Amino acid sequence: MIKEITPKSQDFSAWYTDVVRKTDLADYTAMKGCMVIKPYGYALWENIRDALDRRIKETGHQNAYFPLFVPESLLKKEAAHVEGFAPEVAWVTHGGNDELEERLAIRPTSEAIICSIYSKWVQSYRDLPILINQWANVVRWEKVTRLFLRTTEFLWQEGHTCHRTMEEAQEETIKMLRVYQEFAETELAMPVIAGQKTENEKFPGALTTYSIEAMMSDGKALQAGTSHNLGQHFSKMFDIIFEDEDHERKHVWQTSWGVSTRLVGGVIMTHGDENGLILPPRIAPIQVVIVPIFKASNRDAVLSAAATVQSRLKAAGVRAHLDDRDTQTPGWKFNEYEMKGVPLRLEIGPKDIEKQQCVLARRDTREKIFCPLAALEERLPGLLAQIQTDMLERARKFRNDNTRKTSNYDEFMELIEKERGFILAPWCGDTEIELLIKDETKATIRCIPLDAASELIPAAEGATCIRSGRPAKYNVYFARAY
RNA sequence: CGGGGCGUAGCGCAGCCUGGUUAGCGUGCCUGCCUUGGGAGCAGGAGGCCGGCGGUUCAAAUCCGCCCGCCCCGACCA
Repeated sequence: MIKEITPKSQDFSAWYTDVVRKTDLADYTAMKGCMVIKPYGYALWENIRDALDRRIKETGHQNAYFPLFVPESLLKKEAAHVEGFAPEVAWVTHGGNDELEERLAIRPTSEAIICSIYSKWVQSYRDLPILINQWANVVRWEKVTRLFLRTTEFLWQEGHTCHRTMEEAQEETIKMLRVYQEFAETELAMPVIAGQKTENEKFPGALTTYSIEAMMSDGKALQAGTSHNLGQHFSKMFDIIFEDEDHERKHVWQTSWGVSTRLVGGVIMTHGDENGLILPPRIAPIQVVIVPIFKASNRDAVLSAAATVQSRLKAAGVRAHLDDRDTQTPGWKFNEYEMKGVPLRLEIGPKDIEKQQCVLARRDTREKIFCPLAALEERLPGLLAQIQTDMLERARKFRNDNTRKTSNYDEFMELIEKERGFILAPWCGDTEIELLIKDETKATIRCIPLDAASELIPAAEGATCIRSGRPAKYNVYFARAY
């Protein structure tokens, strides 16, 4: 069957949904707003998860697991926090047939439950820092859902740390933001802008929120990860207190940071094309698909050669899949694996075996390359690395080509409407002006970018805000967002 | 929550306006033959509470009412 994908240029949204469903990443379920992540999609998520988990551990964190339920009294302790999340919390009111004395929230995030536990763990400055991460599911009762991008239940990791000083917490916040950035660019081939969120956009209960912002190929922004400096807001409400070396009792300084299955949506929308997915080799469930081409007369010889190639590639550390089905034609398989975004296809038929070679076809460029069979181990890892690099550079070029600067509001409005993309523009720093711009253009401030030292960059002397005309504080990224 | 669209075979759809034999088409699935370097071909076969409930009628996939679900666009939203 020819699985038609709605052309990307015609209807990006329909294209996205078609790609997710037809490539077997995920599907809708009987539970509205919740998706089933199918094996191919879950394998992709596992690769993403493992690549990030490695980095989280390398930076000194340990994994743990905390309860799914949050008693209402705990969730309510931090006022801004509960106010921010109240509209999207799912509540458990009954245990069996009996109504509960206290409602239980299904975690929309775990600050409250984790802080209540940390208060027992922390006594002395010697207990600090606490550097813990958990991989979990959370529930947010969103009114509008999109596969991977915003689902009622989703999978994520959330890091929750406690520190002795404000400086140490800030250092941790930025460290993890930069881990996310390096991870997104290296593993997902997704270039991101690291920056600080405005007061209006920050996490409920945080002192400062930072994020990495990616540009999707329709020019809209996707918040791909966040890192929060929580200050002492939670430690004061949850009594996370330690006795310091100077004998004083002090509240800890905290951070939290997370990325979710939304990243899968980001990968799809960053790299995909008219033919479907294009997966970065480092996270692709299948890096190389081997398609044997045979007739009944030479079937055994070709399949045996193909199997040898597969075991050699596996031994070389390449995730190679051999599709030896004879129920589908080679042409059908070519199209199928292209749609599924497999970075490299390896064709091997009788003519190839005769010449001791095979055909390699790149998914990203559609280029075909002849390769001697003897050179596979030597060539393939490098070729996969090259595809990964090329994908990142291609995405970066797209992002840069669609990032524009202006200080003229009329031009700003026209760019947002006609070109989308990011617009770097001067802003006075007032929330009212931010909201006014959002109201007038649907564009939000994605972030205030950071310099190499992770400091905010002040606007040039004399620069004026694009909307208010008052002196500008920063040049900020505007975009319409998911 | 507002506006729009859609629920008929695993998937995608036609039929409905104008009620009437056994509800059809494509694809997928099963059997066999044949094929395999860009989504092959032939033959046979299985598969339906026509989203649910109620109403009108001699007769409802079709007309009417209510309900449920899903999708899209808004509004809302770390």
